[in-house]
Amino acid sequence: MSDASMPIGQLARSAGCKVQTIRYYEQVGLLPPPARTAGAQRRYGEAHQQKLRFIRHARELGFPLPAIRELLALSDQQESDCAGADRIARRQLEAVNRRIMMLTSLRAELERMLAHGHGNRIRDCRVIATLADHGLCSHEHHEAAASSRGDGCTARGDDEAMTRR
Amino acid sequence: MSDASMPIGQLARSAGCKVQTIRYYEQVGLLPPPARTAGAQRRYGEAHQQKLRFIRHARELGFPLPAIRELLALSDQQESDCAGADRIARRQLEAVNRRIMMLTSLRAELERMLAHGHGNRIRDCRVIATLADHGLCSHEHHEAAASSRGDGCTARGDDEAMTRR
DNA sequence: GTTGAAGCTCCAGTCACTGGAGCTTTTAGA
DNA sequence: TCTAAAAGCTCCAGTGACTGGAGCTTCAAC
Repeated sequence: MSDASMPIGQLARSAGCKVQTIRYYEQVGLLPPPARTAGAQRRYGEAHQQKLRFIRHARELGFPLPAIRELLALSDQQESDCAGADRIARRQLEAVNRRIMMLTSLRAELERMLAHGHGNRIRDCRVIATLADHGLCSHEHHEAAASSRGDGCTARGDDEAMTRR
Repeated sequence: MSDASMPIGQLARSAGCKVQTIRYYEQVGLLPPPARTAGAQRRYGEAHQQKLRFIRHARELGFPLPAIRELLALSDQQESDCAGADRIARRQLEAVNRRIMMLTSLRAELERMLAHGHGNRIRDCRVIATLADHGLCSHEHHEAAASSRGDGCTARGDDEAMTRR
């Protein structure tokens, strides 16, 4: 399974990500370039596997790549101070909290929009009316959903909600 | 203020967005091309202002542009059925709910990471250890933060959390 | 030796904007 | 009427974190 020379596909499966993602991490300097076979194929060992798992876990927690870069650098300096890592995690926690608050108020308004009985013609549709007139929604949710930052922001399709008509 | 020929900057201020954003909406067909002066500058009227406000409000609620396109088309057909708009809003509500659940479990793990007392050397740091070993976090939050889809995904900087080191 | 899976590089696309270069038009004041 | 600053214009490139494809080569099992 994990002797010292795993091909990229196997590493990808073991980390639960795509082959291209690994090559991308190498390209942007998150993963060090691995050894290559005579035919120039990548071969990975334990160290790479651990590093990749670290990265993927951090991504699942919403850390952006620059933060992960910092965390990786810190984890390589076993003797240095822990405060940096704490600070990064704390910032991320704040970002997550902000995001939850925004989404919660968005949910409230979406629910209000949907809760109102409606005629079955567009002209009486509460959803359309609410969107057209900000005054109809109870209050501010300005600058809400559109500002992510500090959470992952990919356009993958684990669920197909929206986008396709 | 809003006679029949507002320049783009004024429209942008009135909608709380950037000039470029308006031109972008026109480019992708969300806003119809406005009248132009002899010198080819855009001039907007009431109808544009309303449509732009509709778009911005929907964006704040996290609707992606393709969904907004649909909603705009619906709102132009005053006599047609309301079910479409309801369905779109309901999908968006589901997406928001999924997102909240994910973020809530992420928050829990970040809090656990931070709550543990830690030595002040990296080698004893709980944050780093947790990231390195998925087994240390109580359980699954797979496919969590990284999958947005259905909420806005911009990289604007209303807050500077993360990204800068 | 053959074949099919998996690998390679390079490039373009995603989403919803944002920023800049290098120009022209408008508008207010002198 | 002239001037200067502000605002407009078009076109293009960049953001984050991947993802997908074309067109090729290498590997591993039979």
